[in-house]
Amino acid sequence: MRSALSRPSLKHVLRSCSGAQALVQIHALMLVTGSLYYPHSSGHLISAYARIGDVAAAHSVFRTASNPNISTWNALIIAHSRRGSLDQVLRLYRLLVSQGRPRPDSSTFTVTLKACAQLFDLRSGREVITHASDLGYSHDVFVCSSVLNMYAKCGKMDDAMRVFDEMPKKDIVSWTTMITGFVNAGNPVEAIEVYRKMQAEGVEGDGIVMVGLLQACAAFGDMGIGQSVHGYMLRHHIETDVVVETCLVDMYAKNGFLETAHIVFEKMTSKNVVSWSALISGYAQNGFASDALWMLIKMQEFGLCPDSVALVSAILACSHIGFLKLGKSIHGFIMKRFDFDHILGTAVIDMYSKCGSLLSARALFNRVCSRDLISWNTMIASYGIHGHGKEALSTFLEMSKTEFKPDHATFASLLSAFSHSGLVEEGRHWFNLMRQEYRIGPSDKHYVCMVDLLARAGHVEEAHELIQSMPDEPGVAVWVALLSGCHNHKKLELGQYAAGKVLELCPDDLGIYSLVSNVFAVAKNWDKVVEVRRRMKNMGTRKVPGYSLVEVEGKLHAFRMEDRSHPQYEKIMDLLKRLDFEMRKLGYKPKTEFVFHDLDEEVKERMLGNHSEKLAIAFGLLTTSPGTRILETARHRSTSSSRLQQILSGGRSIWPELKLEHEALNENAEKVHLSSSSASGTTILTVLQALSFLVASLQEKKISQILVVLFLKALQGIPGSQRLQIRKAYDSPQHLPSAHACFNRLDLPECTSEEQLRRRLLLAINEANEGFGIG
DNA sequence: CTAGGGTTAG
Repeated sequence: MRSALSRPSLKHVLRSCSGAQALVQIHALMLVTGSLYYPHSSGHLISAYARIGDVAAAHSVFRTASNPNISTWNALIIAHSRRGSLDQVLRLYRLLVSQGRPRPDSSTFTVTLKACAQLFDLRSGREVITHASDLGYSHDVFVCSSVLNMYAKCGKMDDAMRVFDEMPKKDIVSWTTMITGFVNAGNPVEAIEVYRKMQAEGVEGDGIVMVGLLQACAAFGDMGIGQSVHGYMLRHHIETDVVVETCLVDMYAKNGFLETAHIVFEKMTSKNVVSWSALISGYAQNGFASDALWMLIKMQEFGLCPDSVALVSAILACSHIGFLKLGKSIHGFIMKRFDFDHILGTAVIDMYSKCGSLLSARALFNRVCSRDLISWNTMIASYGIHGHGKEALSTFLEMSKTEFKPDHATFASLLSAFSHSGLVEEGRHWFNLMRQEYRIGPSDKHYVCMVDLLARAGHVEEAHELIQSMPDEPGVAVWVALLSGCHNHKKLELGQYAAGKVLELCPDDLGIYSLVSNVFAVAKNWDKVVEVRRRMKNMGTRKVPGYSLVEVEGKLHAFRMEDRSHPQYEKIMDLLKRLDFEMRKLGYKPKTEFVFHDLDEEVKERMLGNHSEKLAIAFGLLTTSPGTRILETARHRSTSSSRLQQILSGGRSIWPELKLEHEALNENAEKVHLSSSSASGTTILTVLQALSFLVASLQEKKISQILVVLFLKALQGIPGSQRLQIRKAYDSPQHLPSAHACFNRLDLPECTSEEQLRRRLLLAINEANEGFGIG
């Protein structure tokens, strides 16, 4: 018996012990035979107790050890480290140090440093480092790697680099630590640089190095390097596992190479929730909402249940296409199955806001207890999107009373809220405060907001001066903001200048070109108009056709331009033709009609049908009752039109098991959502809300002439800078700044006269310069 | 030393 428990095999016996009962028996035997008092025995016993999760027993073994040696100490410290009791690790380490014996060894320092890293406790970390080097461990490769890791986790890459350079011998772990350290510090270039040095020293990378390297490539955004790393891995037969392969999928997906990501994903030998999520989030983040949702379905068919990370991507997809119904279902699902962490909460708040339900967003914001800076930013942005500048500001002030300090995104949201609400003075004020008090240097985004704010309010010269004061070369968005303001306020000279700047920068967006074209058209600069139209045509043939989606009663319907496949296509075209006819009877002439010379019936039908938003809106109007709000949401892309149709209008419930939760939530404020891949913006939101409520509040026949005017105006494909004009149309006072306000305005008694409305609307339309038939 | 998630414009 005694020989069976002699030291060489004791470790193995204890290790094979999986049950508490067996362990207690061996413990007793060790006490009786006295083998517990052999040098390493109590350490092994402590480890064994720790392995079955009995830390109390581990502690009692430790207490009974008369003179615990360092391996006994280490066993207990490691036990705490394993179960995440990091404070205990530090407590024991300090106790050990204060006693002055036994002498800590390499393992002691490694484990303690790891705890410091996990606690981001730089002070204790430095304490440990000093002690370790006093005891002569400053060249120990294990200790050094832990030091590197500790510095890296605490964001001290400078210190890590210094230690790393002084290491006489570097192993694969220390190289890896430096690479992942730089990646997590947001410095992929340095990470790649370290890898190059490692190669130069003849060290062959393994899978774990590749994980860091692939993350660096993903963050760096250069797929040339990424692909060469992938190729290297294949050529050198580097062993990959599910983690490495997931990194590959993620790298391709994050950078928009979704076909490649999908191929790599398909070839994976084993897939888990993380691998699926990498692909799903790739689709969602790149605007392929239906593909993201499709993969979510596939993942469930595969037998995996989505976790909170996968759901965040699904929520993101819902906000992109305005799929409120599914978004709400997922919200219900989360409430039942998960705790709301702050990321999940923020995603759902944002979803409600983007899907038009500001009240739900705020209600959830109030309920979610774990808020962070991004949650606050999201809430401020939500008010901004809905044109509630004052509320955005009061939310900002509310946030100022908390521990969170506003960052660049906070100010971007705040400034855009002012811009959407016409709060020019506030905009100027806070833009200055941002620079002077908060010491935040304005970025391109902030300039876009400010230029938009000023130009929208007619201060185009001031906006231009602001652009000229920019430290860096302004991006397209800045010029587009100026252009849009000039267009609205008929500032033709500056407008054409801005248009020229936009053309120089070659944006990849048809909607912007239509705005450019309109500005030249108003200025009667026909050569330019022809040139821009030509460029648009070239783009149009290269690009995948856009989609518009409309959600009716929780089901999404997809339309492509000139798409005749919809069962109700005839009815839709009838409505569009009728509207077009009524519109012209009112004296409406699109100003850029010269582009389409012969308006025979067939051409007209094409013009009406080649705008996917028109088809979607007409369908929405045909299938919903008057007074239904139609909301426009963000753009949508899809890798496959058949997939889109399958998901969106196949009559198939995307998530059957969620049905009950959805009904439990039952919030029936909105019915119809429109989303579109083309660039027309908030005009549609504004006008369609107006349209739908006009029908209700005037108790009209299905469609009146005014509605026709409004409707066609809604379909002009003008970028979303028309709010001011719409506002003018309702002759609303300055304190009604937003689309939302405009929409509310329609309920006011003075607007109940159809004649009054008609005059105002015609005025607005004559002032506007529409483009026509932009797909 | 190892993978996936939320905010910022028109």
